[in-house]
Amino acid sequence: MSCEKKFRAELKRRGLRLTPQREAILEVLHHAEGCLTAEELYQRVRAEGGPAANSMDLATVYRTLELLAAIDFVACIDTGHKERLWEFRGDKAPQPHLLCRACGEISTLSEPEVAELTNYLLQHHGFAPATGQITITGLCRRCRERAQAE
Amino acid sequence: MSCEKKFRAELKRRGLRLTPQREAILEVLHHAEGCLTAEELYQRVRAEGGPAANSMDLATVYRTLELLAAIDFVACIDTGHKERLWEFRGDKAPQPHLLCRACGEISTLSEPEVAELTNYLLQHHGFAPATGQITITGLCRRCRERAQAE
DNA sequence: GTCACTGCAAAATCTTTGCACCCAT
DNA sequence: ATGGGTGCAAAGATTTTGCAGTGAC
Repeated sequence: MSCEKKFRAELKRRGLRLTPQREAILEVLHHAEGCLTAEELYQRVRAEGGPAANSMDLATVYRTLELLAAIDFVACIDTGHKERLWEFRGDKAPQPHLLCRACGEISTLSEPEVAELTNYLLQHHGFAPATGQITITGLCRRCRERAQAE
Repeated sequence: MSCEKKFRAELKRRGLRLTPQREAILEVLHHAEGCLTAEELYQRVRAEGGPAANSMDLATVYRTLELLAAIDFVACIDTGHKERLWEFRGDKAPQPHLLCRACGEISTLSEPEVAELTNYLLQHHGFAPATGQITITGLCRRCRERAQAE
């Protein structure tokens, strides 16, 4: 089932409506590479020129992102400073993000070790990690080596 | 070495100074149970009545928390909504936090499976997770069961 | 026809920053 | 005596909310 159809189905299941705004936002997220801020997303929808382009509002972007995150269509990456970043997930497996607190670089991680951990959490703690909502802060290789050199 | 001594040493190593404000903030964090917001921390320092109590400023709290997080004395938990939470770490092993996005409950996790994952990240990605800076968002057992029941 | 959703604008928060003075070293 | 640190106040920035009108179902 396509991403859009899934979205439509999920909305229906919840008694919610598919609006041009929601379509446009999902669309932009879907085709974006990497992470976007709410503001960037907003700008792109306006630039796109679709049906919702002219009336789109930032508040709507926030409301829609909240919705998309709740149903795990997008991942939210919290950098801890300034704004949050949003990323389309679709059917991808859970992909935690590695956020370097020195240079801000973000990379994704899709490896069996992660699945092991999330399974463990579910089995032993009954805790279901939101797929893709895991952010691990730390130092990337480059910054770590630079720090050690000093 | 006590926590305070370690703090003093770390500051010295970086050419920084140990002020009454920094002492007071570390003190409150040290004896707090669980997480505090910057505001709560600020209020407690004022209530404490120590040397720095009367002159303490919120801006100083933020600046100090930033410092403490940079040297891994405190963990920062980003709830993704509203304010950040801060928690004293001291010598505790890395303790990721499980944040329930439905009820907001936060629990800590100190188990071998976590160490395995962090080791894996270091070995395979050169990425050094900030000890205790990992936040895993998801649904706790209670909220998950409630969601399934619906 | 309903009621969810949106746009608009204003508000609310949390955080950050500039600057002059102060004090830890 | 140095220059890092603080208080104060103001600004910044992101995110949220109220409300009336609109349109998806």
